Amino acid sequence: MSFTLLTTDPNSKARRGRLELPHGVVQTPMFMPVGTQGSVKAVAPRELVELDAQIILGNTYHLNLRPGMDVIKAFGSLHRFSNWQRPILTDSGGYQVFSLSKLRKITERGVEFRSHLDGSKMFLGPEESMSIQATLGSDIAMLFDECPPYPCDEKYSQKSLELTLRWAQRCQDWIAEHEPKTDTGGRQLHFGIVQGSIYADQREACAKGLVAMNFDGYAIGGVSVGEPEHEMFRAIDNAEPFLPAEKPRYAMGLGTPPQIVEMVARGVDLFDCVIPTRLARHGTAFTSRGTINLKNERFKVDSEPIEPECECHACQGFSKAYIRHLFRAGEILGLRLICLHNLHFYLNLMRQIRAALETATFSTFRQQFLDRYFSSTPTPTI
RNA sequence: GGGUAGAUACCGAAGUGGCCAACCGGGGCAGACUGUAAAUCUGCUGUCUUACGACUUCGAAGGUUCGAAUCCUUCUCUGCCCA
Repeated sequence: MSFTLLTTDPNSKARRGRLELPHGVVQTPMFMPVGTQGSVKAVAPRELVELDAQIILGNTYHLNLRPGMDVIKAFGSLHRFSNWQRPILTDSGGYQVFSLSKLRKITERGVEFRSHLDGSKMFLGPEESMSIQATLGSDIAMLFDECPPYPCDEKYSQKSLELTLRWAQRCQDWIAEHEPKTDTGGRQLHFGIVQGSIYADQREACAKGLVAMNFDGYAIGGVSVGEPEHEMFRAIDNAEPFLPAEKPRYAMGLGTPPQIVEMVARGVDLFDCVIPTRLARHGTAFTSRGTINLKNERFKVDSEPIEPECECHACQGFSKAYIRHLFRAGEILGLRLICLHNLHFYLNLMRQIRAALETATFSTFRQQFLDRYFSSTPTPTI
């Protein structure tokens, strides 16, 4: 199991790599569809394979709540339970510290959650999170962190990052003792998460602290929590120089297509984001010229597919007008078609990025992609 | 023909003298969404106006009243019951 840097871009920090995991190889830069509850919402594993999704996410907090680890243990792994044979990355529950902030209490030992389902108590600390992720048998487990909100004052961010570092050490101790394996017998990889909000010195300190513990990869967290885009890029810029080149870097929860292109240029290898699937379920499709809301009246009799040159299933004969009709009628096929389209858009974007890196044309691609995406009507809102 | 219940905005449906341009659903229109409490949420939805505000509305026409969707009279239409 290893990460191989294949090529680097001469004009940016972009990297083309290859990540070998117990359940298969991930070509980087790569986008990872989010399957929080053991399912990429509305999309079947076979469809994900057809889209060439090489790795998907699962979530510690949500899967521990339901179905629960007794069920996963009965099946042996999340892979076997969900009928997904390719790699899985599990998030530690750290993001729920942010997103469910009204339902939890943080202490040195960990985080006490009140279940969003029935109000019952659930405790998640570094050891619990690592243990659950070991049970899930993910290829990559994320360390348990505190994801602070935006804005976050300097003092709180500093305290938070120190807690995240102490938790990282406890995660590592747990890993050293238990040596978690996946259902293939391969070693589970572990990624540390750099916090530090918008503070450059804190990002540096956190990155250095984690690198000293020598994890398999490093993520930049505490982004996509409501901060303006320039702060998001700054967070990457502030952390990236202190991450080892020979390990994969992962920008957590990001981003829009232009943001992904920009972050690849800043040296990031892995991405995940709910945007393509969530927006799809809400009627918004990605195109090379920005997003369009298929529920809009202007598509009432539009006989064209979402994107004529697109090769996804939804663009083979389904008109925008028909998909609009499906949404208005509450037919789930509409949302499924856009899910397939949006995931194809994202994964195809990553393919194009990788191809550009292989042919040393990334900077041209970057410029052309952004120009086109922001070029015309409709104005992209995201 | 007799009796009875009703007629409110695109639809359904509250309101039964001033707090009503009129609750609430649905529909319609638009927006938001970034390690998913999200097939969700928010706003608008008589006309004019960016707004303040002005104007015209509650089957029709008259009337009572300082004031009417709300009370009275007549008419029109609809449901139900009886002949």
